[in-house]
Amino acid sequence: MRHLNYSHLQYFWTVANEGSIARASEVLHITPQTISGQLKLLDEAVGEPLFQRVGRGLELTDTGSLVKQYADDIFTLGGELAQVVRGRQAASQVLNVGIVHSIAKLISYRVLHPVVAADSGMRLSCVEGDLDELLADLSVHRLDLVLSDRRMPVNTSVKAYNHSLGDSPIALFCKPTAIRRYKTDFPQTLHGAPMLMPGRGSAMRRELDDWFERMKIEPRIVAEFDDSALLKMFGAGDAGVFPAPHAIAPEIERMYSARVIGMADGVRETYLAISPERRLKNPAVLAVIERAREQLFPAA
DNA sequence: GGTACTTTGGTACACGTTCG
DNA sequence: CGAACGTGTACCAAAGTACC
Repeated sequence: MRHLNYSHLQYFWTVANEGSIARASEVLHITPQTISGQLKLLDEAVGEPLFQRVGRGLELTDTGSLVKQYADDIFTLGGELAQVVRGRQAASQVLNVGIVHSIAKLISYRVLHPVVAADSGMRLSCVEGDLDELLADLSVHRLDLVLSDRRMPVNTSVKAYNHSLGDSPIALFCKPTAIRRYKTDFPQTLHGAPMLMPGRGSAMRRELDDWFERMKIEPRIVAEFDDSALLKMFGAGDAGVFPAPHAIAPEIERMYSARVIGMADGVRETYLAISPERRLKNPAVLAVIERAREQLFPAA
């Protein structure tokens, strides 16, 4: 491919966003002829047409769609560059974080609370969702970082990296009134016990299913939850035994009036921060990743 | 055929580089 | 330092294309 310049790409990007050269010319305050000419030069630089005429308008070709994805990245970076050059503290003052539903809120809190420390100057914006949804948002820059309990799928097209934050063994909890019933011959006492389980998409669920199978225990699953907070609320309501990371056991015992019955030996929940490499240049993202382990396990 | 839009050809200007 | 030259970008006018 021959060289291309920022102006060619900006005209292309505006036309792609506006849907026609005429509307792009109004946005850019440049005559349509000029834009048309520059698009032709960009076609030549790329070696393939980027638009195809459909009626009176233009539609992106497959190559055009690919170039548009790169242009999105380039102009997002361009905006960040302008901010950095203007002397901002960070490329973005808002840290947009996606959190997988199944991660305990207390874990998320431990990882993220340094971001909103009094002197950080950052504003935190959190959304929850499925990993696939969050990775899609990450790919179009709506998110800077995703907190997940499992690695990115191997076949995903998202250009990002898994950063290990640490892990925690999994404990099983119940109401204090039921602790004697389950504690004595744990874990065999869980056989037939009412159990609240994470949703089938979560990593903890798969680990627990394997553990029950190894222990030859068949609990009576009374409910499944994608949302970890809702699972604990049902546990607090004495709906059944529930699993949670042992790293936050004191908080769970205090907030949900629950007690640890015992550990699910060998079952661990892993925590990962998923982020594009260039986002690591954002000090807030870097701080989250670098400080996560001490925040997750302060006693360790 | 009128309208809206894109494409093509010609031309002008600004800017950077080269050379005397 | 200034002229000559090349390159990139802008404009206008006119032609081509598609829709209503």
